[in-house]
Parts: sequence; C-alpha cells; structure tokens
Amino acid sequence: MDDLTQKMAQAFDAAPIGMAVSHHRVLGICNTSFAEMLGYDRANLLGQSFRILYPSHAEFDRVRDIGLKAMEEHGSYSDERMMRRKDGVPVWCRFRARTLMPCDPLAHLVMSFAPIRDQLDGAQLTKREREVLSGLSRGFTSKEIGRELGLSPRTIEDVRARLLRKFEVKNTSELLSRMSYARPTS
Amino acid sequence: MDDLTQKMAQAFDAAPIGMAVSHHRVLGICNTSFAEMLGYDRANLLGQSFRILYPSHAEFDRVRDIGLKAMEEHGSYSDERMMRRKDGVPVWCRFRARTLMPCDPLAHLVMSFAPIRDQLDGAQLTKREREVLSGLSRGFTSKEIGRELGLSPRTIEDVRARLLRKFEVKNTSELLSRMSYARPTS
DNA sequence: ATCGTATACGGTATCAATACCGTATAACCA
DNA sequence: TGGTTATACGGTATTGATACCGTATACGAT
Repeated sequence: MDDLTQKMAQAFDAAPIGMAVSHHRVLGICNTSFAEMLGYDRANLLGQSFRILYPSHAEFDRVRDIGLKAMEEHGSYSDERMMRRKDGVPVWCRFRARTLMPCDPLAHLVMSFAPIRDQLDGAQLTKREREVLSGLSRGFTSKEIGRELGLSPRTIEDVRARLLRKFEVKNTSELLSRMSYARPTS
Repeated sequence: MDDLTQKMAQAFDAAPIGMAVSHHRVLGICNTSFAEMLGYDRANLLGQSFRILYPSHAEFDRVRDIGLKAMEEHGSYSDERMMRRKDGVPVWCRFRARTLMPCDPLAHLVMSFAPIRDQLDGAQLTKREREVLSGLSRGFTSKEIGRELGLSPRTIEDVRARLLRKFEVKNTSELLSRMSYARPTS
C-alpha cells in the first residue's frame, strides 16, 4: 500500500470542510465533515441519491443544470446553495465542484461544501433577525435600520444584541465576518 | 490496495479547493488546487516550510498563534488570511484547519484554503492593513489591535479609516461583510 | 526635487454601539 | 398553566468608532 495514497485519503477524511464525490448525482464517497454537516451517519449516505440532500425535487432539478456549462468549459463550478439536513433544517453552503470528465460533467464530480454560517443555520434566524442582519451588512446604523423597518432604533438594538448572543461574538464586526448575507450584488 | 482508500486519495487530489497537511508548519502533502492557487509545482512545495507561502516572516509568526487556543478547545479553527503566491501576488483566502492532535495542534494539521477574491478588482492591501483587518474580523477594538501590534490605538484608527476609503464603505461592518465570502469572480 | 502615499501619533468632537435597568404583549410548548 | 422566547420600547452609562484638526518620517515615482 502506497504511503502517500494513504496520507491523502486520511487528509480527505479529516478535512475541515465537507467533501464528496458523485457519479451521475449518486454519492460515491464523502468525508466526515460532509456527513456531520448534513446530520447523517456516513454509512447511510453512501450510494444514496443527492436528491435527499436538497430541500425539494424542484431544487434538485434546478441545481443539476446551472453549473453544467461552466463545467464543460472550465471543468469547475462554484455557487452558494441551500442543502437540507437529515432533520429537515436547511443549510446555506458555499458549493464548489470539479469534474473529472468535462465531456459529461456529472459522470464524475468532486465537490466541496462549506457552511456559510458557522454556528447556526439560516432557518434558525427569525425574520426580524434576517432583516436587521441585512441592514447591518449594508453598513446601516440601528437608527437607519429602524427607519427602514418602521421600528424604534431601540428595538433594532435588541435584535442586534440577540444576534451577538446567538453567535457568541463580541460585536457586529465579528458577527459579519462570520457570515455572508444578502449583499447588493453584481 | 484498498479501493476506497484510492478513491479518497483521488478525491483529495482533484478537490475543487486548496488542501494541505502540515506537521509543525512544514508542508507534508497538498493537492493540485493548492499548488495551482499559489503558483507552484506541487513537487517543489512538498517538504517546504509554510513560511514561503506568507507575505512576511512577521505574518508567518503572527498566524501561528491566533488559532491555537480554538484548536486546543474545539479541534478546528477558521479565519480569513492573506497568502503569498510564488510570483509575490497576495491571495486573500478563507482558511480552515482541523488538528488531528488537539494537545499539540500544529503537530498534524489538515487545512483548506479557498480564495475569496482576486486582488485584480480591488485595491491591494498593505501589510498593516492586513494585520488590522485580521484583528477587526476577530472582533477586536482599535485599542486591542494596537496592543497586539505594539502600536498606538490612534494609528489603528488611521489604518482603519484608510481601509474604509479604499473600499468605499461607510463603516467597519460593511467592510467586513464585503471582505468575507465574496462571490466567485466572473 | 517635489508629489503622493503609507506609516505613526497627538488632540477634540460627535455619534454609534453596547450593556445594563425596566415594562409589556403575543406565541408556543410542555 | 406556567416557562420560554421573540417582539417592541423606554432610560442611562460607558466605551468605541468616526471625522476632523494637526505634525513627522520614510519611500518610491515622475
């Protein structure tokens, strides 16, 4: 047994980011982080269709196509997408994929999945918390967010304090560096 | 030769994200993405100190300590940091690490590196700006960052103000939400 | 040689953020 | 039915952030 091969396999398994290999949308192998992120035992995941890892069949169909062209051209693709944990809770992920067969990209895919929010997932944020977070990420003050939402600045400060407690961070800067949120795009 | 092991090794190598394993800050193995991201041939990278992958010796020393406590407690650590390509061009990365030896975290580290943004579009960051940004993303105040770097808090405020001007943002919150997890270029 | 920029530091003034104190309602859950 | 949480708002006190004023050195480019 090749020593280097064994080390690479160990690194794959212990990687600090979720990783998986699929063949025509069926999971071939995955690492510990991947199974943990989605709340499964790895053994129960192998050989399964990726369908169970997406919120709906429509979503499963949608994500099949969106990266195909990029992978045929560049061999790789990346986006942000919603995955579904075993308990049904959605997880917002940075998704990256590389195909080993550009002529038929889905035939052999290596993927990485990085949860965008470390401690908590999107579903556990209330509507208000998401609204306030959106304002904060656009650099608005509590006063400005209050105006935008028709609330007292004092209430915004309450929501803010709740966010800091939930994510166990010291201040808004640390909060925002820990997550990506609706950014005016481009 | 175990077939599964071979598949995992192949997945490690072909991963769409930079991955590496280090022992006491010396590169054990890495994958193709990692070498490509930093502009090296993989063969020339193996066995090298991570020193050459950071912009300066001071930076190399600095990043050694900042995740140690988290890794001793949780086994993993994540931040955003600047790496240096072979041609000297800085690369801003999402960094994640998991230690396989929590009592001596640096003894065996598995890391992933995801480039956050090209420096092509934005302004280039100076060493000081990187140091200050690192402190800000960890939620430190100007006073605390000043202590960490052995500078007056007043100087940190200067650097901070320069960052806000460079990126044309209103405040630190907006700055950090722009720096983290920017969308893939294209 | 001058211009621009980064670095580094001092002061002051103002506004924002954070952490407490308090009250109150509504929803949900065991 | 009581316990918990989210919502919403008020006050106060302290610290932090930001924006100006100023000086000074160093360095690279035109």
